Amino acid sequence: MLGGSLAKRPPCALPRLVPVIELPQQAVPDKPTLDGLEQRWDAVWQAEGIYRFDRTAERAQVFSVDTPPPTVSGSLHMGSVFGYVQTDTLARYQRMRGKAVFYPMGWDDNGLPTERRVENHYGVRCDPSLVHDPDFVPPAKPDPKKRVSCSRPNFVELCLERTEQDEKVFEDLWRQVGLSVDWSLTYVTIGERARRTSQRAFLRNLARGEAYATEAPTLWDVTFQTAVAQAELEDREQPGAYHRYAFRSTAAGGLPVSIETTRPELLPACVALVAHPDDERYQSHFGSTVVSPLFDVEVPVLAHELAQPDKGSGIAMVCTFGDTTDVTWWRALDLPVRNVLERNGRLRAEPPPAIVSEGGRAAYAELAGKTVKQAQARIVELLREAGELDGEPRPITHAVKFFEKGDRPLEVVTSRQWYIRNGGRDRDLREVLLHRGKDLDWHPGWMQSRYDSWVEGLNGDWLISRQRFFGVPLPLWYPISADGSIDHESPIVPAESSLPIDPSSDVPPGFTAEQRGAPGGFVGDPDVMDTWATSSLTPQIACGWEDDPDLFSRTFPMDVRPQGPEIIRTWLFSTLLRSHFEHDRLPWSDTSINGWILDPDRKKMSKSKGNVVTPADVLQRHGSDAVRYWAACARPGTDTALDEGQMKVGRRLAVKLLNASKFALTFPAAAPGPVTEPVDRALLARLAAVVEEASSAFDGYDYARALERTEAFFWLFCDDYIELVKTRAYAEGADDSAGADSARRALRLALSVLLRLFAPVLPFTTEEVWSWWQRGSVHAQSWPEAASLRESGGATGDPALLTVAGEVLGQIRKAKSNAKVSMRAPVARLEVRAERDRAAYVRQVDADLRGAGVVTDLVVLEVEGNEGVDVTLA
RNA sequence: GGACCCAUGGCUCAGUUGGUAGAGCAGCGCCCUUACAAGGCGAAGGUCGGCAGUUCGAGUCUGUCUGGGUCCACCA
Repeated sequence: MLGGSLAKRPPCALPRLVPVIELPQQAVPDKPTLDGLEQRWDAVWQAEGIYRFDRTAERAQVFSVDTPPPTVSGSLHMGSVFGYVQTDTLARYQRMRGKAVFYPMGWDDNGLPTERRVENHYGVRCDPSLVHDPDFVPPAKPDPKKRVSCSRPNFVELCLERTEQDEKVFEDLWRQVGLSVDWSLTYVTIGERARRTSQRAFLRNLARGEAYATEAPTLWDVTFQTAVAQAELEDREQPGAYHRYAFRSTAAGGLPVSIETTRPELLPACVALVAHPDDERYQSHFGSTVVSPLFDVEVPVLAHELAQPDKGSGIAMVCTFGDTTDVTWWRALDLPVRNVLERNGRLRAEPPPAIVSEGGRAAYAELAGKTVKQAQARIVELLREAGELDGEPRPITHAVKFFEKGDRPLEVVTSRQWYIRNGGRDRDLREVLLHRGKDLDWHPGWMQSRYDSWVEGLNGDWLISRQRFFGVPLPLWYPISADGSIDHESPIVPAESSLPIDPSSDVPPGFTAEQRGAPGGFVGDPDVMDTWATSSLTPQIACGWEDDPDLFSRTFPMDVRPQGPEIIRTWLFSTLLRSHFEHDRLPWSDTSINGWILDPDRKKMSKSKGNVVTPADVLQRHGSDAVRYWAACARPGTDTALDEGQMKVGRRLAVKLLNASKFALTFPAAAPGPVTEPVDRALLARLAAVVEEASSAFDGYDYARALERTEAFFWLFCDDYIELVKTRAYAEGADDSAGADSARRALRLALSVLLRLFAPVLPFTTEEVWSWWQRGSVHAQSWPEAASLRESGGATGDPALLTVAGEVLGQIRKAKSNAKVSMRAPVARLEVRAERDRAAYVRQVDADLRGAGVVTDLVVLEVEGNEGVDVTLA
């Protein structure tokens, strides 16, 4: 079995050597600015390869990210930026922890969205019956009403051309946002490697019996004319109506049976009536037959516990096929097939053979060729004219299944399709997959319930074949018998070494091209695979499964799958399934699920409302770090409002970081030595605690908490600490150079730590400041350690000292504010009253407080029962 | 029908083993202070959706109800 690297992981991993990279160093600017940082530092990072994956790192030293490949159709939206930034903060943290971060980007350019986009953009339509035209050029002016037909190879060429342009735009945006992706690892889901991986995995599924083909009723989109999978469904509330009419009993003296249906047009496809076995109203009918109105077809009345007595008249008309319940009954009760629907959504020309009466055939002729909607209108008229309609149709609203990308209700048609087993028909497999889900570490944990309910609700295997053009072809051919019939039971498979193949142009081993379509020859499978059949293999594609065993052993199974909650049922589940089959293990140890972006009025963002804010606009207005700040403030998995106010806060933070850093660096660096002043040591002690909190938050994938703690400390650092020590740090009085040195050492040490703590969220600002006074990239530095910080601080300070000093400072400000004087207004005498412990603290900070408050004399009075500090200015 | 998340000052949100609520934004007042005026400082503002429990004590645990959001199932 492949991928045993984790089990063989050495018990104690050696620290990874991080190369020292020289970056351009610059002086502290007079007027620091955020403008232009994105372009400047992105260029440097790319040139220096700051985020390049170290291929020599052992698995234990690697942190590998199964980045979601964004669908390359149109533009990225704020929701993408939101989730990707959150993941990037985690990647940056791990990199600073010394991990070799494997962080590729993929583009999902495979599938329907691209097809649709290309059709619209170029004004073309794919016609698979055409041969490749090497000179084909799309119309200069696309006409949406008159699309030009082109061959499948030509169409695919256009798809590739279009997506290449889109991918460039996407990469530029991601780089502007500062994703620390290794762009040399980029893959595309329609690329050769992805197709090879996808086809190889499918062939192995086939060989092991995990993939199979069968002719069965499937959900069918009549617009796209393709089968769709359970995972691609969504319910939509639609207006409908109950139509009531009766079937005549064939028993002597038997009573008619009234049914109510929303699909009267399927009456000619009726194969049975079904009621609940306990329903007393129909006891006498069970086992008997009835005859349909208009069509005179005799159908049985049967019992099944799925029938609901309280719905309609309590007895259902089973047709082939009105919905998935019909399919269930049809299977369970072994009913015949009477198809009336074509794949294009119209009723077929010929009536089902069961309709034999002259009247029945005449009635059907009225419906033939009509769309479902037209047929329904006509049959209601026919029923009414025949006096069969019992009352008028009763309007209702009910949920109807749609393909999530479609705009007409799904129909059920019988067709031959490929499936991959997923536990939908196999209780044991389902249990195994549920256990796999439990072994995965979910962030946040409650997201696992979505996975569980999906797996528990599976009602069929995974339908992977699609009757489309732009996708990974099923790598199969079928033999053609001497009589010209296709033998679907004995597919011809290619050798793995020949992958990827396109069966519509490649020839199977042992055949010649001339034999295509001929008796005794072969025919290629015309279908492509569902886009998820390829996307479910992103770990294998990105990590180089079979193609690059060395890389694979260093990166797989991956560490984390970040993704949105809406694709747990598709992407997460199917990836887990494929890995289970192929590697008998989880594809990653952890998954982090991000939340939704909501409008300011708390509705999910949607394009149709016209309130979409584009990432480019927002980044332009606020700057990348500000937008990242907004994304990183949102708790993992929590839905968040799109709040530009929060971005302004982020921008203010970044500007403050520039200014505070600039100020701290105006003091010359002191010679190496201890931090001696109590308030300086108190600051470092506090900072050490912040480092511990931020580290454990990041370890638990909680970037938001790490940021919150760091930010809170930073404002205290600016508002209280810097204010307190700046007078001393200036060292205007030469008599206290030791105090100045202590402050200068603490300032630089704290700044160094703060920049590293902020680096995952504010990569541009921190890099800018780092370049003013340090060598290399801040993003290649090691994450701060609380222990070494405490050692550097010379001793463990007392954090309470800083709290008390801050309180006094606050009281001084309050008094000055109340007196409506400037904060720089001099104070001749300051009286501080506090109980003994606090008074002792105040005395230790006496000089700093006088400096910060511009106070000449500070008098400390010990008083009893004072919970805080009181000050009086004179 | 089953499940999950959310409900804290006007707005956006913190509140990690239960001990009588915090921040930012907006509004208000002050300060053009030698890091920062697209800034700084300060004051004010909520009893934590309702009800009932557990507890000496609950925003923080239990039950229930209400109102949002979401997932799954059903959909004759």
